[in-house]
Amino acid sequence: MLTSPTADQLLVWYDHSRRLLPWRAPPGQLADPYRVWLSEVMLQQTTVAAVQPYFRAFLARWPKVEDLAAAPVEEVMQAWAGLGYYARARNLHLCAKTVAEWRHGRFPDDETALRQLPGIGEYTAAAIAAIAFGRPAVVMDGNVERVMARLHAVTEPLPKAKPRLKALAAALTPSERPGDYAQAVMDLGATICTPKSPACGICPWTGGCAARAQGIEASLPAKLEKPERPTRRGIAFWTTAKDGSVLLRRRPPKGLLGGMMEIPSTDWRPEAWTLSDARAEAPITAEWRLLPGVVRHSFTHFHLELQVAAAKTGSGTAARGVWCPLDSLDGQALPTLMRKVVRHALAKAYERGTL
DNA sequence: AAGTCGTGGGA
DNA sequence: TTCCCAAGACT
Repeated sequence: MLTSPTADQLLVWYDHSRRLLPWRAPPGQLADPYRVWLSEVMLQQTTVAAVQPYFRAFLARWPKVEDLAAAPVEEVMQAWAGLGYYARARNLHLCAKTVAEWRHGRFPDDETALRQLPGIGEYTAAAIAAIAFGRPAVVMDGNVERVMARLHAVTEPLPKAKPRLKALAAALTPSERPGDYAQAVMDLGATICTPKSPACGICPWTGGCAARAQGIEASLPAKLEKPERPTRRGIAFWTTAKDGSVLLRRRPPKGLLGGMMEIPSTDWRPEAWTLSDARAEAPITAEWRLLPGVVRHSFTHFHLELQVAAAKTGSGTAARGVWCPLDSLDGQALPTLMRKVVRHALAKAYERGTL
């Protein structure tokens, strides 16, 4: 016998199983909009575990939105390094400046106005409106999509099913405690109604779950299959000067790893490179030696295999890029891929005694 | 309106 | 090893 799920059932569960997270307010209170916004942007396509240390670091360094707005964008990019999706960092800073300059540091309290700010899309606008301002906004993220698809046994694949799922979510969203409800559904999806092997035995909505009744919960939500990821290849140029500095370069502001620093490299293409092919793309003329091994890294839509060519040059040699002392690499806005290249180069070059 | 955009952890 | 995917936004 299938019962009808209610928001109250979920809120009762949330009140005693609620996770303590640094951006959450005590029960019954509204959270600080700045913290909600900062956490929600960081949480876009990113796990709670990965976000926590970054959230704490940002909040300690920039306690208010005006502080973040006053920071140089380069410092924000550096602080974001490692978290991924770097357009978020640039938009975060832009949004902070907008709110500080045009709104006296106050975030808008409705979805429509929030949606106008850079880096705030449909989901984030609803989340801030509900969690920070107590508005009954319909919050639709991957968790809610999954929970609704199962609760109502929606077998139509995503993303086509999204409008239906949103209508179903809207019908359940309460006018009381909408912020707690939004976080409750997401917590349910993150801890019980998980993508694989959901824990239906302890789910507050198990009695009203149509997919559970049919035994198809694990197969929902259906998704269109993704194209396989191709592999691209390149050669990175590890250039050290006699004074112990390394040649870096800033990537273009848009696109992959936009605005971040990099070890200069060839184009990334499907075909393998030979060192003689690659020389024409080197940032400087030098005696390149190919280091053994390869750096592997996977992005959302392709795999990358980078070999590393190393060379030593005289200091002050003309080159495109910036020379960075080895001991200050940590302070650079180097994404994880480039830190892998650095680690590889240091290990291999040290083994060969060529550093 | 599909494609683009990172990373790390778990199965 | 390989794949999936996590509180999506932007173009």
